[in-house]
Amino acid sequence: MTPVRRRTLEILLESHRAMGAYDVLERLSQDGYGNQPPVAYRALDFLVEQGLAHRLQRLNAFAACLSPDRDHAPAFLICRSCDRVAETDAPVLRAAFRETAAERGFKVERLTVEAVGLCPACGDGDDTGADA
Amino acid sequence: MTPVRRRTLEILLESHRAMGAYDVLERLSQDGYGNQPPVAYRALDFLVEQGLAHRLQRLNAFAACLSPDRDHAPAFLICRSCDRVAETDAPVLRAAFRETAAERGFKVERLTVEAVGLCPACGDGDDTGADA
DNA sequence: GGTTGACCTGTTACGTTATTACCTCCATGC
DNA sequence: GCATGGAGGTAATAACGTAACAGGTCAACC
Ligand SMILES: [Zn+2]
Ligand SMILES: [Zn+2]
Ligand SMILES: [Zn+2]
Ligand SMILES: [Zn+2]
Repeated sequence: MTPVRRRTLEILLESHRAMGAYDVLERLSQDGYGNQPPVAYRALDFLVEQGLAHRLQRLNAFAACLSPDRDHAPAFLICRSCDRVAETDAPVLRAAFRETAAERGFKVERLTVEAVGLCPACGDGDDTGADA
Repeated sequence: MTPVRRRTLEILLESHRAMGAYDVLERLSQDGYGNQPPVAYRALDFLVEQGLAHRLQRLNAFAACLSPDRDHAPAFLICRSCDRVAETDAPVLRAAFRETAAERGFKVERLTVEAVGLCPACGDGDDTGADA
């Protein structure tokens, strides 16, 4: 864990939401680090490899892992209204899927499970979202 | 269903694999249709909305649906070696996930399930893949 | 001490993917 | 005729991502 990487993780943690690589990069450069894309992508890729952050395919974005300590099988709930992302663990689901795939001869190495919908705050009778 | 949209679907069907929007666009323009990105993206978005095609988030690509007739809950098996994509139905998985999400107050509207790994052809003792 | 090699960071330049904005055409309904 | 709205064409640009190279640090090894 180096300064850039640590700072990158802090940025993700502070934001409490998914951030694009370029958003992270802007913060990093404000803090005196490099201002070119590879700086952010390298740090983010490292964090993802280490299980300290996750990549959200549907958003082209990254978010800090909420339980980096334990080995887990994350699934994501992405609110289309307020853009907030909830990380949840779905080990049973993943095991089941892995098995289904195995029946077809497919070896699953990485599994992406991402749901888009409405979070509790945004789904309770209003569609506008709580952007805060 | 209009000419561009129909042709777009044909292109996806003919290729038997996932295609990037720009690949589709190139074929469309060869056939005398527009050669600017929105032409392809609009047609592809339409097909996805209608359930005639799917979008593969991990590949930034699109593929024709293999069973567009029935309402289904697709999951994808993406081979990292030969890039082939298999579409499979996972209704149980999705129902279970929907329920898990509901417990947390989240309303799932769209669910992405994509696995990356090795297909039967590429996993049987070799890692090189059958690119054909 | 000097050299080597691994690893990290910075930068240039570029490639790929996706969207915004604006315009034309044409079918529909009045 | 004339609005209306969907569809497609085009230009321009935004957003996302990577390859390739240059320098710097540090520990290992001779
Ligand atoms: Zn996590
Ligand atoms: Zn919300
Ligand atoms: Zn399908
Ligand atoms: Zn394969």
